[in-house]
Amino acid sequence: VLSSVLAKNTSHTVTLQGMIPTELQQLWKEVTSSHTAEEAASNNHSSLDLSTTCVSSSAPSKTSLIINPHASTNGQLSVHTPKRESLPHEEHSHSHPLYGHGVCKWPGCEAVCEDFQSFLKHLNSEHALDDRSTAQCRVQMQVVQQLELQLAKDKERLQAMMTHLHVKSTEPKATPQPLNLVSSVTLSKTASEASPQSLPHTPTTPTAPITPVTQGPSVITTTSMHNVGPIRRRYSDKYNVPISSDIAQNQEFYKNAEVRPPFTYASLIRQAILESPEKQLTLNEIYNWFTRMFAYFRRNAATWKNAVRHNLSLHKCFVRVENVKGAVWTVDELEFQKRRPQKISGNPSLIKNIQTSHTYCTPLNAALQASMAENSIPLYTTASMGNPTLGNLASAMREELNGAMEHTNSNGSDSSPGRSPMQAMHPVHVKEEPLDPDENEGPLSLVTTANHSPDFDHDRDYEDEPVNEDIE
DNA sequence: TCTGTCATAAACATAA
DNA sequence: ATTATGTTTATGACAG
Repeated sequence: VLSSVLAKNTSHTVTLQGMIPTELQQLWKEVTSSHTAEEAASNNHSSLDLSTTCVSSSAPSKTSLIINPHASTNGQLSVHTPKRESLPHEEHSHSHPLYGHGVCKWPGCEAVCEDFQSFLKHLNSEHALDDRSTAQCRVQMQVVQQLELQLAKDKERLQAMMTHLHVKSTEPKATPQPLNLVSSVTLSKTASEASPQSLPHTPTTPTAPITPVTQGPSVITTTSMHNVGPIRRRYSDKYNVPISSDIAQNQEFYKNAEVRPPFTYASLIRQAILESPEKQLTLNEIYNWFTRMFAYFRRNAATWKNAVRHNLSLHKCFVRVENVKGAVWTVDELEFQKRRPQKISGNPSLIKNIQTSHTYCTPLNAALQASMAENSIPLYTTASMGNPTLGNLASAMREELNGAMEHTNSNGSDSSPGRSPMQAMHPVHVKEEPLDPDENEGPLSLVTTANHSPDFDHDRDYEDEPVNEDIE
């Protein structure tokens, strides 16, 4: 089917349903070994677009793949056939979307490949069509879909703003009807119409958007909706991996999404100090770094500032140095490293949970859902993340997924240094914390269509001071 | 169960 | 008197 679609280069949308992974694998092999598909892909620049939106928890046999050869023009996820990429005579033989700077760019992989050939070898061996790759692919699809949804929403918002301000749009594409937006927004609908079985609300089908990924004991429950506070699980220092990479990688995400960074105060303070040119900061500069880098720390100022001071005093690794202008804080790296290392071991709940592919996405979904719930966003209909956040969310999600996979493959004993902390998955611990939906109305709000639930009207003790005072 | 880590809250001191 | 900064203690949650 895939071959014929590609060969004809039609705009057919073909839905493959009821396929179990082995069947998929077989099909994949057939396609990738097909000259027809290969040539079609090469000549017509079409590609396989596997569009699905949900990782089914218990029913991999319900996997649906929507194949749209034209989808690549819509900016949607394109999955190139390995065979095609492996053709040495192709003009693009040495450029591959998944290969660059000598590194495999498969989400969360980053394996070093000396040359293109070794990359191909690596690609075929490490990222063959199996449950893991399939799950990763699904996650990527979800990410792309959410991005598209968010883009559509933001463009709409921009248009509304411009309309409101009576500003003529200088960018024609700012109108909310670009092709890619329409197509992306209606993607699920299209898929649904094309295949009633893939209706998002169908429990056993994987077409639902990003949030309802889990089945059964879903992260989103009536009670958990009230537990959407910060994810307190920390990992950066536990796995002895630098948080700088994560922060850098997800900088825009943290800047805009009021999601608690999964790092300890100590780690964050250290990062702030180390990022400074002279490796020293005043307390106030540390404050500023927190508010600048993390939307989360633009509220509850009294609380977290107290925590920062507390940490500075408590930990020996933070050294106060008297300065001409006052006092600055520095980091004693030795002391910092001295802290009792905590390494991950086989997490029973994790190991138990990752037996089905849907759980590969669960922890990050928790974060995502937390953010969504925090904004009272209907989980199914919209993405709640801020404009630039989902790209970083995507990488976080990928890494989370890969972390889970890593545990699957290594029996949870692997915590190799250098990996992005997100790759080391761990259970998410969500703590109940007063939430105020009104906070979301701030200048950095991520909400476009929030429906504030009275359930979220809790304390407002964090409004004890202007939250944006330090924002640059 | 014990222990260490962490977040949070709060009391208190000191200097500007 | 107020505020910012810094120290210390207490408590509870959590994980190993």
